[in-house]
Amino acid sequence: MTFKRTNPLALAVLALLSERPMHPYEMAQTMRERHQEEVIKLNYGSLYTVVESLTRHELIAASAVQKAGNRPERTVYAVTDAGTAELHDWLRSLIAEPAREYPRFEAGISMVGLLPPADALEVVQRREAAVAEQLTALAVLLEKLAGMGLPQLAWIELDYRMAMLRAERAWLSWFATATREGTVGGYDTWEDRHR
Amino acid sequence: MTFKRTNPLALAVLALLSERPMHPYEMAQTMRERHQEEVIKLNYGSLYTVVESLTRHELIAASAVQKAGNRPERTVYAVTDAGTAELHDWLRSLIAEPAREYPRFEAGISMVGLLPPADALEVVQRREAAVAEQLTALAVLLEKLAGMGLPQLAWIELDYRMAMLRAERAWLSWFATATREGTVGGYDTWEDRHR
DNA sequence: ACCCGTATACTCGGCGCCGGATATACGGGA
DNA sequence: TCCCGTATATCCGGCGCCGAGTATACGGGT
Repeated sequence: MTFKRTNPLALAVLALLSERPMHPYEMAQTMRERHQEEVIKLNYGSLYTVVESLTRHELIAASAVQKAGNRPERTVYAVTDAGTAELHDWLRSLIAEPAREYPRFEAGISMVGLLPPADALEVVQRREAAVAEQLTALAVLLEKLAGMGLPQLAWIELDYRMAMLRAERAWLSWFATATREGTVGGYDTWEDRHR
Repeated sequence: MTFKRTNPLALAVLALLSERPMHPYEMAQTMRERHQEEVIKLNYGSLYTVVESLTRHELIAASAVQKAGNRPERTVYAVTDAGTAELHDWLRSLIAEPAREYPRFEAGISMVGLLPPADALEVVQRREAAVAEQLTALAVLLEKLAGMGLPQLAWIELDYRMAMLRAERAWLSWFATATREGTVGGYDTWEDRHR
């Protein structure tokens, strides 16, 4: 069986190990420090599952079993050549090929007609506020990172997210207005349904 | 245990059953016909799991077991009052509260520095083309739906997706240019790393 | 009358993911 | 010296999800 590129955590593991050999717990620490866990979901249970899967597929390999003091043994892993190839190929396809991801909000907004217009307006406005908050938080963070002298390339994913959040805020703002003023197509039947 | 709002397919089931009682296979058919499966991932295996889970939590209930001809028995389900409440509450929170969803592309682009700039440019441009294609396909679909006399509210999620895709295309276009011209912050060290 | 492709309706085994549990070591305060 | 909170490092049981499999019925062609 060929390796299935499901859990992006495996991508992070390959990337970390291509810097230097590490044991799983250290990978988690490093991801935390670098705020990578904001981009890739980190979960200790999954981490060990993923490491085992990568080992089975010979994309990484246990390189040593250390025993410092009387601590639990730690298995240090290193990336293999096949692993490096997998990392680069996976990365290319992640970037080049958009994937259907079924965002929750799309599911929600597609059924917004089930809520009375007044309720819909309220929840949409709540989201708008939440998104605006995320945007200011992101702006502050970017300011800080740039101030620390980190190059843009080091936080390019935040730049992307910022662009997406701005677009979402704009759309939400439009939809809220259209709902408030009753100009969204189909408003009349929508209102009629909820009396 | 209280019901866990994990699989959005459960949301679709509640929504469908709040129209009229159905058996699982019919839910799937209906979702297909309405192109709901483009917004909510549909999988037969998951469908039956989800229906069973909803039943356990008494959000839906088996209302009849039909037997037409010698076909396999079909269990028809109906939504309960608790189910209707759950549907509306879930819907509100889906819309009002943005959720971290870890999009694959963010993971990919965050590691773009691992690829040589030339390769990065190539894959980003491939994505740009793919996104552009999706946009034209969506535009055609919207035209068609509007032509059929469907109100905007019936395809509001496509409107949203269109806005998001446009923003993504714009960002990709910017990033491609910045990479091509070497104006993205940190470009020099990026290039140096790959010789 | 027979065949077979498609539609109908559900079932099941496996696997990946999750989150809480486990076990030891270290360090600082009373 | 004792205690306990935190850090280190991994393990494991359960459950939800997936997709391929199963079994019957219908209907059109020859």
